Amino acid sequence: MSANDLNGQRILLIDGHAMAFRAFFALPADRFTDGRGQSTNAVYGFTRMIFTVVASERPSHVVVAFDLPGGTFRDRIYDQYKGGREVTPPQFHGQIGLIQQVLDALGITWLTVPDYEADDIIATLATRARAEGGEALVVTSDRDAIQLVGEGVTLLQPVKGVTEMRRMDAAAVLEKYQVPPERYSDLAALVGESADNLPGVPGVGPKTAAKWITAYGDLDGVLDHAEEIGGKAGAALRENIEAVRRNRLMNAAVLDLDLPADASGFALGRGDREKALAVFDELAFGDTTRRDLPEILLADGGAEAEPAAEAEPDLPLDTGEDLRALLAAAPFELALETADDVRAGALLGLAAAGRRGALVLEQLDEEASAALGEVLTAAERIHVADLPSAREWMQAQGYALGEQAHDLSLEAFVLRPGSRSYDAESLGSTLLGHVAEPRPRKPTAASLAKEAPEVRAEHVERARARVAAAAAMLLPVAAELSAQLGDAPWARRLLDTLEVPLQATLETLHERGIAIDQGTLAQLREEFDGFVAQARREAGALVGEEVNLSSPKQLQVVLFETLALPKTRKIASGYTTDAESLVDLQLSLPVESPGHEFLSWLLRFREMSKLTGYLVGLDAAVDASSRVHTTFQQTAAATGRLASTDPNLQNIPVRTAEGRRIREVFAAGEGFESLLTADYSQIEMRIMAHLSEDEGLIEAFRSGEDLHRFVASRVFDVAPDDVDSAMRSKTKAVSYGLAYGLSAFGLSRQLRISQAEATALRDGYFERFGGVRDYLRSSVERARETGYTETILGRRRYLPDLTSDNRQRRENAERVALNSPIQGSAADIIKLAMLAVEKDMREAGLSSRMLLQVHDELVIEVAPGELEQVRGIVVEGMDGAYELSVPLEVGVGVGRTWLDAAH
DNA sequence: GGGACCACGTA
DNA sequence: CGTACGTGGTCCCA
Repeated sequence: MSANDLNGQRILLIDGHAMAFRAFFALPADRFTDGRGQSTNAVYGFTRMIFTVVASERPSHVVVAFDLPGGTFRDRIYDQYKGGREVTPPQFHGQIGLIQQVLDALGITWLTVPDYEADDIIATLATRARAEGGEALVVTSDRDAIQLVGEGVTLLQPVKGVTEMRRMDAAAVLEKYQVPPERYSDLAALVGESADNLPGVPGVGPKTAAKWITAYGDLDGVLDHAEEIGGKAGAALRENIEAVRRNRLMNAAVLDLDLPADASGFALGRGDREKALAVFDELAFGDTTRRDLPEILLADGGAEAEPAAEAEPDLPLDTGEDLRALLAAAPFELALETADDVRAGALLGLAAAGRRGALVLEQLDEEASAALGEVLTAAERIHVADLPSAREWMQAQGYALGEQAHDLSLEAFVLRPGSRSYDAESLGSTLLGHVAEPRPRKPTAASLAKEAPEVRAEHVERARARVAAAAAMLLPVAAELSAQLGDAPWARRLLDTLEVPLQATLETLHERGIAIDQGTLAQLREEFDGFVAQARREAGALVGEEVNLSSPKQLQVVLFETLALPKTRKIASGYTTDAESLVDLQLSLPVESPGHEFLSWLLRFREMSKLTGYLVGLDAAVDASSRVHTTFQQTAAATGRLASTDPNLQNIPVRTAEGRRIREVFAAGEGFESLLTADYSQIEMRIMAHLSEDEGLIEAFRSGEDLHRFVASRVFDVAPDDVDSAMRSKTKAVSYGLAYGLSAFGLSRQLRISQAEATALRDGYFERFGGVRDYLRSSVERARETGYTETILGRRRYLPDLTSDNRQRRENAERVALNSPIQGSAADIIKLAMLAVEKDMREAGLSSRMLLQVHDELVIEVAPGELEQVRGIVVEGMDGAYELSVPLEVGVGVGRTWLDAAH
């Protein structure tokens, strides 16, 4: 774009403040934050608006105009100008600066002019565009811009949110206001503009004003003939002539600001992709934003992002020949990244010794495939982001990952748990500050089918480049992690003694799976389906109208409008329909009233469809040998706990009798005679006793008395035998509540007692168990000083929010700090137990095997004749896992199914 | 198809 | 205004 005027060009002129405000109110401020407490809703909405308008209007130039703080010449003319506006919401603060950062990264010019408003900048540039034979598109919600509309100037007014615009050309203005655009300011002067605190003539609206202007030509004509205008409106006009003249003076845009004369400074296509993606990252914008970044804005004009400036570009690693060349370079460290591409299928990204590339595994010939096998064997070390899934993936492709394979996510997790993900992209971003290309959208089957071969090939090439780049990035990631571990012996130890060996065990658990009794599953499913259908039918009959009981939104209409029941607790989308509230609501209604009945069936529907969901999920997950193979995620929970996915077997119902029946479906498999479950009794409270060294609590565990009864007898100062069930359950709630950072408010809500009573209960507890109070206090204080909490094995959790100025964030971090050492130490202990049990069973040469872990419970599949030996190993492994100052007690149950194995 | 929200199961 | 998770449904957007 060499031209420095706007002849034949199309310039987009955006009112920065007006649109930022619009975005702010269109999107919820508390749902868009950068993770550090800064709201980004206006920034996000503004960015989306830019993307949408740029993509749909294809301008050649863009300018965003901002107001400056501190007023303009208009305030000197009229000191009430824009008075009476609400104060800027605190969450809006800082967002203009962030928008300007986004604009800088996108290469979009933004302007301010001291003493003038954004409107004036826009008016000047629109006028210039028109004069130079160009076209201006003005984007603003400010009506003052209507006066600019005409030949070559079109207004885009947001109608809904910030991305939906209405085009206002001269005809549209005339149609809407009954005056041409150049007379609009005359009309506005008569009508007034409340947003600017410019009152007009009372009783005169747009209709009357338009009629007068049409009759007398323009505002001067109207004022000249003010005496002739009859009626109340005429009198009002005569009384307000000064205000009208003032309004007209105020709303006239300035058309001749001194702005840069060279329009090439406003041209599009100067954006920096890397910088923009980095800014989006900072703002915690998602993939959608990264993906939708319009190429037209960027300096590289849609070309692939340049590879990082390296002295020597990597050699290729894409063919059998390349693989052979790599072998010659031995010894070498290899990095590996896998992907399933919609077009190419299994893609393997590899990087080593100054080479990088990607293989389409289905296209490898025998020769290349053999070379790959050799490379995998020859590598000294193989760095992978997620070893268990990579190993399984490679296995499915016919390749083995051996002992040299090395998991990077585990290291990153131990060093800093709590990240959302530890995939290659995230590791690169957190450890190297690398900004990844956004992933392309998944194409639909239809678009895939009609894709031209060359287009398809191009997509495959991009996918290969992505996976190769990811693999290449893992090498410096591995180096960085290794360096960090060198400075963190506590993390090294935790990895070597616990997490790395455990990873192998977890892979084994995944392979084993657990047997499903499909007959029982089918039977139960049929039974539960019947209950669901019945509940749906009965509930439907009571309200008459079609209602989806699974839709909280539709339920709100039925409950609070159709049935006009009392409102429940407020939530973002209206009023909650959660079970707790519905039960409360039901208690307030007469038995057998329609509302009461409906709620009964609704709750029944919820309960049974939840249970059915488990059965459906299990059914979908069973393999050909009737087993389900959950995956234990080792880096999912910041406390160090495991998580179970696909399917989640750590949340199988147990609380209600009907729910428990789902456990009948899990059974000892063929060749085994029973399931054995072993769980720690009150492990978290034991850890609390250990960590707090509270003498009373330690005594409670050593006495052998029921814990909650013992504690209650102290708290209520009665003999253990005189502890009633209410005392016991209240004490129990306090005990567990303390480990979660429960407040007196929360306690009172949970126990449905007054806040005063809750406070008294907690105080009484602390009086008898002062060590617990001291421990809880000091552990938070210590975490605030060091920045992290620690478990018994030295596992850290960093909590920067402990020193936040934001009360909500700080108090939340304090609760996390209270809980993490307790929950995390329990996780450490059962992990140690898992290693011991797995090792001891193997060494004893048993066929019995560990299958599941449910936080404080292990599930073992017992082979015929091995029960007593297994029981011994499991109990010994669990209670000997770690020595606390109180004993670890283990309960054991045995049965054909998981239900029968309860104890 | 992706993401947000709601609801709810477990320790 | 009690910690830690994962899943499935609906709804809205693209």
